Amino acid sequence: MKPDTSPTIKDVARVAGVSLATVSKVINNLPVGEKSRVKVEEAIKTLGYEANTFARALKSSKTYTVALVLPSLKHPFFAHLTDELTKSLMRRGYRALLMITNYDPMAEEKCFAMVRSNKADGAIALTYSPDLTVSGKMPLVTIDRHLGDDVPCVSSDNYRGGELAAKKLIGLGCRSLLHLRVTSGVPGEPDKRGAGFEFKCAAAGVPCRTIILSDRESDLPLFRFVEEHICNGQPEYDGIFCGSDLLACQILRFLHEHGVSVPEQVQIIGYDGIPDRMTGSVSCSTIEQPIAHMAEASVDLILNFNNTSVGANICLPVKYVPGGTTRDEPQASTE
Amino acid sequence: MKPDTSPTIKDVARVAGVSLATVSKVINNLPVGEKSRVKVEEAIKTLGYEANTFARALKSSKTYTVALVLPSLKHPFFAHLTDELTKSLMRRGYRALLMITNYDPMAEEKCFAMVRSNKADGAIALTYSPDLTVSGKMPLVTIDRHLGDDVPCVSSDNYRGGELAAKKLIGLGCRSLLHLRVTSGVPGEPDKRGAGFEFKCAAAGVPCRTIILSDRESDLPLFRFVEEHICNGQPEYDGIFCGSDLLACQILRFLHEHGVSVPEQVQIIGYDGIPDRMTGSVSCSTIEQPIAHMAEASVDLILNFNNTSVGANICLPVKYVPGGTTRDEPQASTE
DNA sequence: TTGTAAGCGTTATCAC
DNA sequence: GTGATAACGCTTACAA
Repeated sequence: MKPDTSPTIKDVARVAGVSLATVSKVINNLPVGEKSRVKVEEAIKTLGYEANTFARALKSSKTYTVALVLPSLKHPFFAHLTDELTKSLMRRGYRALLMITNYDPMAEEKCFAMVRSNKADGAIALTYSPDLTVSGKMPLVTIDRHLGDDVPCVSSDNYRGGELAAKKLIGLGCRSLLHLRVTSGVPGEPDKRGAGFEFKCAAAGVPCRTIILSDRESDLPLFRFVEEHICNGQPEYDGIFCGSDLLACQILRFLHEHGVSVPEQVQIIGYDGIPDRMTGSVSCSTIEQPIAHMAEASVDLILNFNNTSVGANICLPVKYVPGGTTRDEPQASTE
Repeated sequence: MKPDTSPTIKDVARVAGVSLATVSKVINNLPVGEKSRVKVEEAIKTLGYEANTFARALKSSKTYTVALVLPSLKHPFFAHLTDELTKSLMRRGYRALLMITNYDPMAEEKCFAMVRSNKADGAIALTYSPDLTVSGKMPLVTIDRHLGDDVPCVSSDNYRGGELAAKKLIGLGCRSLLHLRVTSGVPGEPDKRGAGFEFKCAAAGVPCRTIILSDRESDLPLFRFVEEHICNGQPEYDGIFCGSDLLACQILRFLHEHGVSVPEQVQIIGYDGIPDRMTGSVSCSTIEQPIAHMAEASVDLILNFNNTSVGANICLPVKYVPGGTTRDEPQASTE
């Protein structure tokens, strides 16, 4: 007679008049006589029984928990990704254990240690550790970072994204391009955007310059550069490809404030394509990452870790979306 | 001899040459002989032992897990809040179980059911359920929503925030104010901003109009309104208080595109005060919510649920931060 | 088909 | 101070 504690499999068995094993079988969809099944299901409903995740995990080493390891939730891309990952996990009856590492390799190491000692079924990580030791065959899927041939990696098609941006800008009349990007200092899949961008520029014979800023650095030098080369008199660059929509919007606003009109004088394309919460459309012309799709793919990989061909690198298609900062139609809609 | 499974308390006991009980005592900081303690600690280090959360939770009903129940991570305020909550929990050795409800009351109900059947030590929730049944004495802390006298609620000082915004705008010369806000239809603490804003306006004899948009609604009517009343000829309103920085930035950009100069013709103040990731400063003049402080307070409340005077409503101070969309100094710095 | 019983890794209550 | 030992709620051979 435990008064205020939640009902256990034992209570269900007692109420249904069957044994523990039978209840367990019903719960786990194992073959059970029709009569017992009904009785057990009724008892479960009556008592409001819910399986204790911890007991189950202890016995079967199935935790129904996946760790989500991210550096921060302060960048919209990370936030949206986490949103989709969590929903995807919940849809499949899994729980999301969120861990924020704050770009700290030590913290990342700790998270993985926790996963490794079977406190989670696996981890989906967006890591910035320069030299991460991926020990053992712990189920791990990375996003935007290829860690080794035995660790599947999911990313958007960054190279193609870079190409697409260059192609669009050039097609829309740009004759001098700038590629602006913030990096963490740690190599990752997004680096490929630059390659794709430059390749297309070279192929079209359009000059292009790349500026990479460090993550921690102040943006002052960047804005100074933009001021000098774009804002005074005749802009030196008439097309800018930015590493994120966030950056694109900043540049956009900066140009506005300096009287440079977008997209008339300068056209801008960002990266990410996160729709604005209110308008439902993007806040600038952009290369859209299939975030929901990436989340789904990551969860698929983690949950079928052993069945799947491990080492698969999943590279999902990106899409160009006009958003008012380029001289094409803002939307592909009927308008 | 379990080869690839992580070491247990049993392994530690064997290596250290003591009993299970002794190891447990060392782990839990219970009185133990100096010699044993040292031996056990060495064994733990050698084996890389880490306590199994699940076994511990099963036995002691302490899960060291707090559920974070949020409608979405797609709004920067929610994302930043989750970021801070998670970090605060991790700092104290707790784990964050993230649940995204997508504004769905059924999903919220499910999350709470899970917490109730002791799968977590408590929940911190930002809920939009119109009629949430807070059953039992499950440790629950809400954010921005007062659910009942037995549920502690943490929020920023919304009323004061509204007052502050009005006071600033009026002090900076505005003579006709507009309050723009998006609501979910569910009453909550943020509603108080309007009251504070209107109170100050009335006190100063400055006319003010409030427009509240539904969450799901398209923003079209809003922009149409802004276009009609602000963008053509002499703006009818020369000061706008927005429900979030996101909204403020949209309005800002919309005005820019219509040739209305900010802050010269119209001044704007947002709400949230989330610093831009790159610049480290806010993207518009704003009322800053103490997000980290709110997270810390929520975690404090949850972890000391029974010790604390339950029902406490914690209302944390907000701050006005100039950010370029008002006619005052953009920063309080030395510059 | 169903029930019995062992054990997952801990903690806690006892004797020693 | 230390060490057996019985739970915690569940899964899973194995027995009936």
